Amino acid sequence: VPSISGPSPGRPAYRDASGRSLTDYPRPSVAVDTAVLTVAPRRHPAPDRPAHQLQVLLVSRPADTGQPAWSLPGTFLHEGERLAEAVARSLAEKAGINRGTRASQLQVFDQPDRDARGWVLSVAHLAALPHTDLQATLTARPARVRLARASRPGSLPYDHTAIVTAAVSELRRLYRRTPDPLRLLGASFTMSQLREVHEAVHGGLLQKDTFRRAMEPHLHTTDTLATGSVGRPSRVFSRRAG
Amino acid sequence: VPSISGPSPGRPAYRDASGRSLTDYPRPSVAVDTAVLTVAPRRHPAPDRPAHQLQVLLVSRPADTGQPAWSLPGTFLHEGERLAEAVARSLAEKAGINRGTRASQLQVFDQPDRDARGWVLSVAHLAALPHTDLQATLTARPARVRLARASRPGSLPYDHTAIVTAAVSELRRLYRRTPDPLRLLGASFTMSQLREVHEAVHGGLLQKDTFRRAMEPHLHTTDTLATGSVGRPSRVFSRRAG
DNA sequence: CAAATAGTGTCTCTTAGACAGTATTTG
DNA sequence: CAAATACTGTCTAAGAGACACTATTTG
Repeated sequence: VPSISGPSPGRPAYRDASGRSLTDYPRPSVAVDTAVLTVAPRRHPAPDRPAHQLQVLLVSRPADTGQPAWSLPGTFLHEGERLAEAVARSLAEKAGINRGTRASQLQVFDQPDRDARGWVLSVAHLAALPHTDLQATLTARPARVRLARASRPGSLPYDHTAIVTAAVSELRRLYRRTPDPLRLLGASFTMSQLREVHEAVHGGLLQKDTFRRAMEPHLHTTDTLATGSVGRPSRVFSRRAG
Repeated sequence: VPSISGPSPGRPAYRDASGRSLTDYPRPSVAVDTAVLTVAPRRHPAPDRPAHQLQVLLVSRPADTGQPAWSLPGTFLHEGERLAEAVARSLAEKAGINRGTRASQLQVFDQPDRDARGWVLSVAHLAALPHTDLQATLTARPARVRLARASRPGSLPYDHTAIVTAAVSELRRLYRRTPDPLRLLGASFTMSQLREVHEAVHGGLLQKDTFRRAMEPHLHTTDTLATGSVGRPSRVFSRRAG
């Protein structure tokens, strides 16, 4: 029984049906591009609109590319690197985000001519971060990092607009029945804070009582009451089994 | 304004933050692997189990790879090729399936050591085919193509078992509310035929009347009645807007 | 007619959605 | 106390699920 536990350079190269070995094929560059979504307060609040809004993180591009000036943070996959690692590296390099952010895969974009520089596949990712976690970055590098409305991110290069659209759809799917699964809020929160986040994700107002009854079974009720605001103090909830 | 409409060899190579150009990076091979699912009659029918069963198409592998003898059909992505084209090509080459089968992306498998031959990313896909469409292939190349239970496909190389599991989950999600979205049945069918397919996908029996009431609004009712069987003849339905 | 399959009437239980009430704080 | 916010009782409509009944064929 031949045992193969890793790359074995001395072994004859595997050949496929057309007689070509693995290394004979031209290979694409593989990139990761990440839509980092966050929830930020609206500039002009209205009573019939959610008080918060979904926003997406953009980074500035080199001036000579002939492309729009802002794009999603991305990078090329390095040898031996996992996609999730490349996402974390791109967020650290391009936007100074160093906390362990979990990104989930959305979809591979594979149009051969999507990048004028050559044959590049892009694996689109979704990540979510609390607005407070982005404040340091936004003030430290205002010319290199900014936020845009996720619903109208403006002109973006490649297929980045489609990536943002896919990210928002996936986020809405994830938030439909589960309380803040991507942890846009901290460990504990009031029902109003949770509803504000879900309203921003949903893009519309949600019924107060219906929302509470849908979410309460999935939350741990603490004995703590919130303080410092007008009105009856709200109860503080935390995540189940977390 | 510089205009860039395609690869421009004369243009200086784009350089990233670390000063490396696109071509300086080692690039992975990119493969596609497809779980082709079908619905086949059970060998040993029982009254408390669905009469049909989800099965997955396997192809035989070269003997010298030190891997299990059967795997999902896959291939390497060729230069300038779309992922969907590579899937169609792999199904034609490995299993003789030449009809236009739509495959949907599942996820990218990116463990650097997943393939002993080198650095290979695999984009997993899901396709579905009527059992009748596979009959010709199965009889023409019995030693190179076979079907296995999707719930227990046996020993498969790489992460192909995980791909089958992901494919079944996605199929169940797609079939939850929509009548036969991947067209495992022909253009028209009776409610019983539709329910049998959905029971096979679901992996359990479904309530007759509840199922009908869930599906009927999404179907076009024809005037035709099925014939040739015992009992009251069943009405024939067809897909909406198709 | 018996057996087999197709299709429907109707009941119950659950849930979404909404309104309007009560409870508890600030100033 | 007025205003503001948190929370709950309860009604209604829609839907899931299940049972049992009717309908129409073959042999």
